[in-house]
Amino acid sequence: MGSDLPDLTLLRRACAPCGLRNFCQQSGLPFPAEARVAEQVRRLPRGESLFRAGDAGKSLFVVRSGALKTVAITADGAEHVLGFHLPGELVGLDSLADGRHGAEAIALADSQVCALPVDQLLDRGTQAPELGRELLRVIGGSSTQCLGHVEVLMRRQAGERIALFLQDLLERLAAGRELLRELHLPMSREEIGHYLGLALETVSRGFSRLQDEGVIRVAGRQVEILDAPRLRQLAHSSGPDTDPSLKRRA
Amino acid sequence: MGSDLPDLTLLRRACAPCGLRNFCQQSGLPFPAEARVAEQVRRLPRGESLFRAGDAGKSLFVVRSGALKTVAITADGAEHVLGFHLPGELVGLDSLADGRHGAEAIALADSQVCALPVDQLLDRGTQAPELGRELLRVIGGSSTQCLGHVEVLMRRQAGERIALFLQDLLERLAAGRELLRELHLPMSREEIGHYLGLALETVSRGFSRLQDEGVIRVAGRQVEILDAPRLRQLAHSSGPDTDPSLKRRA
DNA sequence: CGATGTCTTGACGCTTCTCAACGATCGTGG
DNA sequence: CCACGATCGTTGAGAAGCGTCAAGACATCG
Repeated sequence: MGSDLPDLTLLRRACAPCGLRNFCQQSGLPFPAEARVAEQVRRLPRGESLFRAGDAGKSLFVVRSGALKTVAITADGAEHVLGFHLPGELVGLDSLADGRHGAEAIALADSQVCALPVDQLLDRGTQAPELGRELLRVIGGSSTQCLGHVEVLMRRQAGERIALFLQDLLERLAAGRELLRELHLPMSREEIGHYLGLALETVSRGFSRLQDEGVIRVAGRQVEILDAPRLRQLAHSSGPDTDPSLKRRA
Repeated sequence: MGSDLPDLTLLRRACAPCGLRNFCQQSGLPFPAEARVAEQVRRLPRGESLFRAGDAGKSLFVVRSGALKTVAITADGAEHVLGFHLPGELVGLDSLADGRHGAEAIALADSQVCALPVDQLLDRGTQAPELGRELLRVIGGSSTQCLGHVEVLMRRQAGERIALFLQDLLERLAAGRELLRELHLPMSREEIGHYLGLALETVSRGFSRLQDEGVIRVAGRQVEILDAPRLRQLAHSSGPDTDPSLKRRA
């Protein structure tokens, strides 16, 4: 494998900003320091499935680059988008309960993922208590993310859901650093709608409305943030207070 | 503590049907076989909090009897019910990510919970690999439950959400055994509404409608299941097919 | 017995879903 | 190179569902 060397430098660059780097380092599995890293990395062209519903789930996956969605098909054939997964985030926890995936994971763009075999994680966790704690922390974080989804869905007004969706995306892409002023959405309006529980037309109208109000500038999937504080306000407070004349709760 | 003996027999009865019994046995912590069990059990009168948002979370909790709800207060003062927790189910995973609870857990009825200190769980997990796997399984299951909540919220029609809510409650109360024909809801219409993302009046109307259609008989919080197959159908297929003349998908 | 909390039911208005047409972009093939 | 179709996004009009406001029934508790 003479091509390992370029891969390693590539991976080192890719791991540096990864939110799960410490996790991977401690797990000792797919970090560049180890020679057999390349085996753990999987390339996923746009549209391809990482796993399907019903598949046996022996690994967790870390998104290294690109973006994925997890979808569940309901009995009546409707598609539910359960989550979007950005670089540095975990995919595949839905198989922890019974060893089988309950959803399908599909690449929204050309992506790379690291596979973390659960068995090896557990073995390492038995040897190193810190990894066990880190594992809990990471899994708990993913659970928290699911709760974030619930919070979005509980929002009544479509505009609030969309603002919260955008804000959440920005914060996750920033991963602690400064928020981006511009981003390219890896998913379609329909997929956003299936994630937010809205019709795709409503999503489109919501974006247009945010643009009319001068909060963002939108051209298809390209979104520019014009008024970040306002977006933050729309996302976290509840909607219809257009004026800064709100002052509830003592 | 001379009153330990009656407690132990009580606990043994309570643990027998518990879905987490194997988990607790392997963890070796709050199972009747140990003498100091009583310390791990906490009585919670109706309306009392098990923990509040912001509290440090050092334990997971197993519901032994009664019922809890976990709620989050949003920035605008609205109450979101994140989940209901029935006997044999886990509460408190929301603190795994950062060690602090993101929500408040409140007893809907007089309840008993077992505390499982995370530190001790991890220590035991380090010694016994099976426990580590079991821990992952249980946590994964709770994550799956959150996804179930998402599935409910994605349902457009109020009637579908309510049917799915009832069916889910029945299945969880049954815990693998035969479904009950009658149940007493531990939560109010308003709490159901805050869980389903509906107004309390809509919840009330939904129950009335199910009664008009002969699916259930409802008197306040007392619910009798008259047509279980129909309820199952309403919950899993999408709503408006009143006739059994549906046959989609090849 | 009155007060309070909970549940039910009605009427009305608004948000959003549905159906529909149109424009833009991109990849394909002539 | 351009025409063509397909996919995606936008926008409009109408209808249906749900939230809101309001009133009343019922049970519990002081």
